[in-house]
Amino acid sequence: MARANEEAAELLRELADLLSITGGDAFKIRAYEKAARAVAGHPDDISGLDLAGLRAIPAVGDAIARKILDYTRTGTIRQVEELRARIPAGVRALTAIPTLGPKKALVLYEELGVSSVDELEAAIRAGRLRGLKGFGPKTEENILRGIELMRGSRERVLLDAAAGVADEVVEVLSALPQVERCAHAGSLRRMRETVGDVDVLAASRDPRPVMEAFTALPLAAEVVASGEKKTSVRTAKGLQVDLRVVPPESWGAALQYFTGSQAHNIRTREIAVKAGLRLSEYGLFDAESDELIVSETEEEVYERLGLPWIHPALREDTGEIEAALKGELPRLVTEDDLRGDLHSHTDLTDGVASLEDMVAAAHARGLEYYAITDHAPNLVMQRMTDEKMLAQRARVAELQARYPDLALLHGTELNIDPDGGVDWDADFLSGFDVCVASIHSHFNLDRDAMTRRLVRACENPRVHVIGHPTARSIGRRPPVDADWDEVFRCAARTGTALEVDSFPDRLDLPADLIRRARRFGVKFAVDTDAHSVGHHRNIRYGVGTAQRGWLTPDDVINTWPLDRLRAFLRKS
DNA sequence: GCCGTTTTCGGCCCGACTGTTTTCAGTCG
Repeated sequence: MARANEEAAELLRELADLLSITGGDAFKIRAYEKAARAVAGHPDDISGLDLAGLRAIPAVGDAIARKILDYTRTGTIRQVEELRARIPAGVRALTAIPTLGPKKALVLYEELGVSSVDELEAAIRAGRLRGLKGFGPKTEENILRGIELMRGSRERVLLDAAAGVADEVVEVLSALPQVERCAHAGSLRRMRETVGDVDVLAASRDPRPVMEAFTALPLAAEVVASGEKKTSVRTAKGLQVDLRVVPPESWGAALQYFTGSQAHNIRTREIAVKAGLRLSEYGLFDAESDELIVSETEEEVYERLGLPWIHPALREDTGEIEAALKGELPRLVTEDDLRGDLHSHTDLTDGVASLEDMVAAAHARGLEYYAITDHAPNLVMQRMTDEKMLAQRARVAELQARYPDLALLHGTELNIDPDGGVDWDADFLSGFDVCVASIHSHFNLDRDAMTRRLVRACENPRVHVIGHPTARSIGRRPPVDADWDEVFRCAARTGTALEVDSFPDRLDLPADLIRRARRFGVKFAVDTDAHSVGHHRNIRYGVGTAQRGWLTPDDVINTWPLDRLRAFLRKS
């Protein structure tokens, strides 16, 4: 992804933050935030754009286009530098403390000279906030707690952790007699790769017992806020869970609203305003008469706004509104579309389940074909040998007789060495039905070397799928650095699929790169990379990531019938 | 600062909760 876009977007975000601290015009601040999102999500590298090209980006006008040019020429934006000189970076950092926003941060800086989180903590403990206007004892307490939470590296959690909490809450609340409907919303419903807060929505005419059941849940270690309509708790691990209770007739509008994203909601509400309507979590209303128009289902809400229903995975204001208005929304791939899985492991290498159990699990998923792809010898710790691999192939062939409706493919997951070569010679490789090739080491090559490495792997006629292409580990290891456009061009040209790995800490390719790669005509394989029977369930996260990348069934080779897949694997 | 088949000026999404405040500002999503 164009690094310049991300850097420019970050500078615009910083500009917005600094202006909000210095009390800048709120609409101007919003304009910068909006432009930052647009730049970050823009498909073209902004460093190659001139003034007119920049202005063609939605939400970027003349002033911001010039600021971006300032960045591409000098590496920074002059106004940002000027504001940095006035507002120390530590003051902006204060706003990262929950419950402490720009206004309070500025007061703390101007009145007490506080310009870092550490200084703030010391000031509170020294009693220096006493008597400061707007800062009562509760505020002090909340700030201290906020600092503690932040230091406890309370970060966004992985999808599976959030889904586990959400599933539990929804299950318990759904069983209450007062609850008519209950579901999770928020970034989890949108399948963002990490989740900051879990949002749960319930429809009920009698909210009080619902709120009480919620705060009484064993996972609710602490009640953060509680009201008639909204209650928030925090789990022992620090994950916040918000419950909103709405009247049943508001369900659709509420689900739409609480699913977000915020940027998407702003767009839908703008469309409402322009149509003389008002959209809130309670429904779509006539702005004049306040008369309720629709609210029961999301479909009705979108329809009345002149839009088709938009899949939650697309709701990021990165072009889905425009596509919807033009009737050009993609028909997104779903779990039901998947006929096969092309990446899995057994206890022959680092999997924990037997070949028989993994195949049985694939069969239980209703798959039509399933590839076993254990690790290859160059990942030395896996102790793979030619003999072991050939013996496994024989066992797969035997097992096939027991599964007439599940085609078993014998494959392997090769290691892409630093030069782009892989395990085994072409002759041995030709014995596999499918070869996934992945980076498992030497993550720090420079961009040119990494690009050459991936390109050479794609050019190998025996390599069908590049496994977890960026090799990132969310929260632990950054993606490798490569010229992804170059890699995508090569993958498309050579007929090499890129994997969407469903592991919650991988989700690799990430959605933004998927969307970009698709523009080059790249094909994808949405796989579990399962190392155990339970890992098969992770497929929903891979599918969610593919959906966030706007993939259709035709983009995904393992939705294809087996004969079409086999033709693709010939790479001719 | 952006944007416009009603506009080049005057709008810009909307509501809940908290805390400190006697009527509302700040924060959050």
